[in-house]
Amino acid sequence: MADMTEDIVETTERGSVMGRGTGGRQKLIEAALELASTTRSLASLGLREVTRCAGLAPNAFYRHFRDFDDLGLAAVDMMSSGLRSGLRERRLSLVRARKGPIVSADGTIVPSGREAIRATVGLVLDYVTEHPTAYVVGIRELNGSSPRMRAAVRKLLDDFARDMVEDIQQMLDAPMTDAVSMQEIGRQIIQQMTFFSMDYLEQPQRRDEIREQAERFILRMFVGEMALQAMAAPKKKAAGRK
Amino acid sequence: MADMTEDIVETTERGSVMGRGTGGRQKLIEAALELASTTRSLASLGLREVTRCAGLAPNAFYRHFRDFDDLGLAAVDMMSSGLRSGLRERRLSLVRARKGPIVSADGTIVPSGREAIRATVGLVLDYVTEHPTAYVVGIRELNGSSPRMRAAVRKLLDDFARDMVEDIQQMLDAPMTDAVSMQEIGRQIIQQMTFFSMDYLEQPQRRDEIREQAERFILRMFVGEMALQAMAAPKKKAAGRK
DNA sequence: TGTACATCAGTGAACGCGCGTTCACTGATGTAC
DNA sequence: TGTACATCAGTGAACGCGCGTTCACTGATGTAC
Repeated sequence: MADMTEDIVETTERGSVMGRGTGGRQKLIEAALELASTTRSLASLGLREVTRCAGLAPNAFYRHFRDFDDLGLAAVDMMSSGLRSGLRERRLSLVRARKGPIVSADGTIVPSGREAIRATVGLVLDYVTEHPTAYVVGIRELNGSSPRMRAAVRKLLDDFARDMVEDIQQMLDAPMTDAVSMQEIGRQIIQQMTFFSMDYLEQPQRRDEIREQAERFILRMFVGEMALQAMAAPKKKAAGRK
Repeated sequence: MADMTEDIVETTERGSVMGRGTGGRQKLIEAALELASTTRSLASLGLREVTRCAGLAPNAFYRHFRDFDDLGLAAVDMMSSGLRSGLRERRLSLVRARKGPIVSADGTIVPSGREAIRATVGLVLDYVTEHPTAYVVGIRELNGSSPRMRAAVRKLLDDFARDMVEDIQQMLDAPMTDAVSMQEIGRQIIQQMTFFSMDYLEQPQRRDEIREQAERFILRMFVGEMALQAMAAPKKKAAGRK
């Protein structure tokens, strides 16, 4: 499990910090993530437990962090840049590959739109499967004990949503709906994906089914939004008040 | 906060057990829920911490539970019957009050359908606001540390979904879609409601907005499903393979 | 109805242990002159 | 280029404390005869 986080860590290491010391800060974060992912929540970890796992003396902890909240926030920071850029990068190849609507003007699904959704869902689920440690801990802290931690993870999810919406807009010729609604839908999709991806990790034998469920969910959201738009637009004209 | 759980507890107390002792078991569960809701996750609580809060000697814990997992499962059990029957009861008055479709055959929303959704959302959010302790702890354990605990909370959410779907079916003249899809949609709505209700509890100033978002979400799901059904049905006829 | 016994929820005292935190110290790396 | 000093990441030893758990005990309630 430890190796799962390593690549994320590497891309996050700021060169300016490295070179001095042996990277005990990273070791502590890694240790905390590993312990939390396999056993319990970050809040229930012990200082000695983490330093022991990192191969350091207990008091070395204070060289890098004031307390456990501090370490938690640093961990989210680290995950943030790693996960976000990783996902984004993969999605870019998708965006470049296709362009066009997902749901056509008459409300039916464009086949290539269905394909785009399938590819996006696959991309997220694959990414989660490759980085389960960071992911599981993040989700766990989403409703966890520390308010600061919760806020940080929620912001991260919102950033994911923003990224995704931006990419989707680039794939479309014309906007599917107004920007505010699109953002709202994006956030709801990302939130629902937390359930899908936890299921996906925990129940490997049901993966195909979960994948399809996720695809249907997104489709339902998009088609539903289009239908609602279609319903609202003519009404406005008919009952247009001055 | 302690009083928030009391009514749930009372309805759950089995008369056969009461009368002997002073209900130390209930006191321990209440204490654990209260501590967990205001501070941390169940897993991070200490035995002495809980017994102290319950006004008992530390070793009294072992009279009722083998370990902390044991207490957690008992707590979920308790919440389960309380929350479920509470929600169900309120929803029944809704079901009796209205009957008819939510989305009509041509895909537009029936006004009274919109009203039913509004009422249902309000009902859930109000209930959550009245019982935040049990609710917050439950959500926290949803992705928490103990696998047994997670399974129990997930089952509880699934039960909620089943209840809701059953009630919705009763409100409709004709089924909106097949039973399997309906169950899937119900589960997704309940899952999304965990996000909405946590936001609702944490951000009192945004409550109206959150309420409307939840309503829109459900509407989008229903309308989307109807549109998908409409899309699939004629296609089958036109391209009927036989 | 009374008596003897079993069960049950609770207690106080005591145990050894691992915890978080502090202290003064070390040696390596970076920086100023 | 050399030298003096500052900074930084790490260490070992020690502290007092609260933890989970055990033990033998108590008194109230339920049960058999």
